[in-house]
Amino acid sequence: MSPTPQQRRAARHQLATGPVATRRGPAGARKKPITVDLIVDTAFAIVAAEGYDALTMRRLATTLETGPSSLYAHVVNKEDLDELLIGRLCARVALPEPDPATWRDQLVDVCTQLREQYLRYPGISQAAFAAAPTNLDTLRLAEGLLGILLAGGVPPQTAAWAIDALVLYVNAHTLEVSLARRRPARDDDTWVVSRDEVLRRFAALPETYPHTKRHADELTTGTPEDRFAFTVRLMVDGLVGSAQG
Amino acid sequence: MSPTPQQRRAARHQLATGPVATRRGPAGARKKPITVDLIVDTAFAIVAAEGYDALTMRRLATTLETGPSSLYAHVVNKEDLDELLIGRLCARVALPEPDPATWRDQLVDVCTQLREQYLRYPGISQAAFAAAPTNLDTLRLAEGLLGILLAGGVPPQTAAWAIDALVLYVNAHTLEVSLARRRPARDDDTWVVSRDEVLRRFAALPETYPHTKRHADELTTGTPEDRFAFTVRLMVDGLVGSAQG
DNA sequence: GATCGGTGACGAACACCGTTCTACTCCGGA
DNA sequence: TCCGGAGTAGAACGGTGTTCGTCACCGATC
Repeated sequence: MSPTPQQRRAARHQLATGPVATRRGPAGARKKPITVDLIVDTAFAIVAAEGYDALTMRRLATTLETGPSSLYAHVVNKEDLDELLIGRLCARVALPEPDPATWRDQLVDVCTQLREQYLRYPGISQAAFAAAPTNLDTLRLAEGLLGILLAGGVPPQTAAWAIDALVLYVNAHTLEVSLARRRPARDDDTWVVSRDEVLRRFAALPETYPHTKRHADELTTGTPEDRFAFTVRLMVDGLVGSAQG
Repeated sequence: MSPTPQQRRAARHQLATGPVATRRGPAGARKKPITVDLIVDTAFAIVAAEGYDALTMRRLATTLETGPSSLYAHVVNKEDLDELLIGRLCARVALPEPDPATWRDQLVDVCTQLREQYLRYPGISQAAFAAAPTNLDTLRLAEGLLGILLAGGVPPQTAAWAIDALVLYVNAHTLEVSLARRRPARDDDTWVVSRDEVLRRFAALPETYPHTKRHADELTTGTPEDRFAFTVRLMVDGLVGSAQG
């Protein structure tokens, strides 16, 4: 059983897939035949170690000791690979049984898990922005969030749009954090390397920036985790007014 | 007076720039010498017409009737160009005089303006994710938002993190909208082209997606503007509890 | 006006990218 | 055993950002 990459992708979006062929073809000369799972696992390893930018078809193929064109027997294209990665990653998020008493904490928990997955693979969240809304793996996550929100008494329309907002924010936050962490690798001294340096530059701002100068401390304090927790809480707090429990 | 691109970039981040050289060099054979403003204006035109992905150094150079290497006399690299574009774009946002009575509407207004700028140049917001936090043009925007939040009685620490959240959300939202709008240009039928198609697929989901199936209508309704307004309001509502007025 | 050195313009080339096309080998079914 | 389909792999296509070297032009200085 070996569906083509196009068929696999169609199945993920509940489209007709056509007949599935039996495996045939060379792999005898290879110690390990290339499979889509092997490609995905290898891709994750590269991203985890070197960031999403390091993930190229050539890099992937080299790591697998083959040529880049061999990958196209298993994935439609790079974008398809992105979708596989994001889907796999979303599948790792454990969805709690919705509880009306703790729905807010449950929301925070799911978002935090997703954040952790994205940060484990630096930069990968940029692939999530292009994801189509009908992939079964990512829909599972949305389904879980929807269940939690409904259990909390949030009206369906509000819940639907809140999912959109939360997921987008997690994407954006993790992308920014990943890009900022990548920055110190550059030897260019233009960029910021420390909070002290930012404070120095804020202090040197002209008088047209009075608030920034006065509150430089607050503007520069807080870890990425602090900011993430703040924002998710902010959104959840904003939902409380519309919840009926 | 002609600072090098490296010097211009340093100035934007309040770093030492060194001596500025007098303009010298050929332009006699060209009807119009290349300047950084010309590069930026040309880049905006390309992005506005064809999206951010169409903006390559080669495309830009061809449009300017030169070779790509000529651009590097005026911009440090592509990333520098990104920064110039984002800075220019942020500079177009009109910042209101903070008003304690209408601070919430003012917040929504600034975010909406920024959204509009980003959507005018489809996909450009992805360049904003990599922006360093010390660019003077983008700091002006943060300064304006900070003024509004403080006028509304939001504590400085909350205000600082709220700016982070709002700006990130605007980036993410506009990027997603831009990518989704780009999708119909593809002739691949795997992707969604209409709400009806999404509804069809939601209806076809297995029983493990009960909430999604039941609330398919709410999940698929709402324009990008609706969703944007909802989320900004959600965050602003979340801030009300911490505001003292 | 002549000279000089710095700057801007530009082509060639580098090192990379995603993907397609073609040829070949291997596999499983008949 | 034969055949056709599937998988592997190299060559090549069309593209990317950037550097390097060369040349022409410009402005400051003498």
